[in-house]
Amino acid sequence: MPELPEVETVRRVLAPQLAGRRIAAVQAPWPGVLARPAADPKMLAATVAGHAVTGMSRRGKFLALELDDGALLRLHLRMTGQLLLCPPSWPETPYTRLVLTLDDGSELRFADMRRFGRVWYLAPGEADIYSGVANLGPEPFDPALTAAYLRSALGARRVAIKSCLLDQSVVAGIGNIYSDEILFAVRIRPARPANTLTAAEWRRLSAEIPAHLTHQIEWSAISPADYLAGAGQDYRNTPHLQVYGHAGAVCPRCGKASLQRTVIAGRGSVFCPRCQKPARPR
DNA sequence: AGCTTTCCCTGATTGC
DNA sequence: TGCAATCAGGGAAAGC
Repeated sequence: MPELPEVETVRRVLAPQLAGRRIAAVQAPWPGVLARPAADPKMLAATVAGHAVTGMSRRGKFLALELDDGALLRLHLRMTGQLLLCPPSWPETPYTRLVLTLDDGSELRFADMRRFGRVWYLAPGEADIYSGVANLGPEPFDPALTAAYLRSALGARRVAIKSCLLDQSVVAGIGNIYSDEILFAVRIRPARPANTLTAAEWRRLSAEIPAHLTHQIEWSAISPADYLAGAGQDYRNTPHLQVYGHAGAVCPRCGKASLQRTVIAGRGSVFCPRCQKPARPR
């Protein structure tokens, strides 16, 4: 379940490997991976063949291959997507949905067991009204992501603060795992209605979001050699998380309460009932 | 308009 | 042992 840190890690590994490579061929073992507007594998192949990759960018949890004519291949890994750069000798990868064969014979494979991931081709200059990237809020590292911004965007909302952090139009890139981790770090209970947060809590939250994700990106760092040797194959960031996946365990901060699991916004959520207190009644 | 629920998918896990 | 029900969740869409 890649979130921003994992997606950024993939980008950092692959960007230098792909830069300058020319696309020789395109195949889509599962054409459904291609979303509008270029939903036809043959048309896509004819369109991008011969073009070079000039760079790779990230926005929220989206990645994009930038081509030398200004076109973009935007992609989202969703739950189980993997982006693998494979030497020609590599055996077939299970669940391969899209393959870009490069001019050195290597293959960039988009594998995705559960078929949630998508790829969008965008012609040079074409506005991306399809993928949802246009609706993203600021990056976590954007200076615009201040306490004042969060409070003005969310301060009147009655939904759980966790739902707000998962809302990509508020902040781009946070998913279920890091929303729990961030809220644990700032000692705010995930179910707290956003309109009950104090000024100090908005400040803690706005500071923690970039700090936490930066830390996780650094923690996730993986060498290109390892990634290309197969670590990208089952690459999941399973760092030493504080709360996610640890329901029932003793809280790593207070050492007293046991971590509780609940469901918020349809997602499993873990928190410490002692460290993350509910809103004070007013 | 704001918020909740459903849906898409399939492997792992749980229950009978 | 075997099969069915349940769970996991990013994000769009439908429902309330």
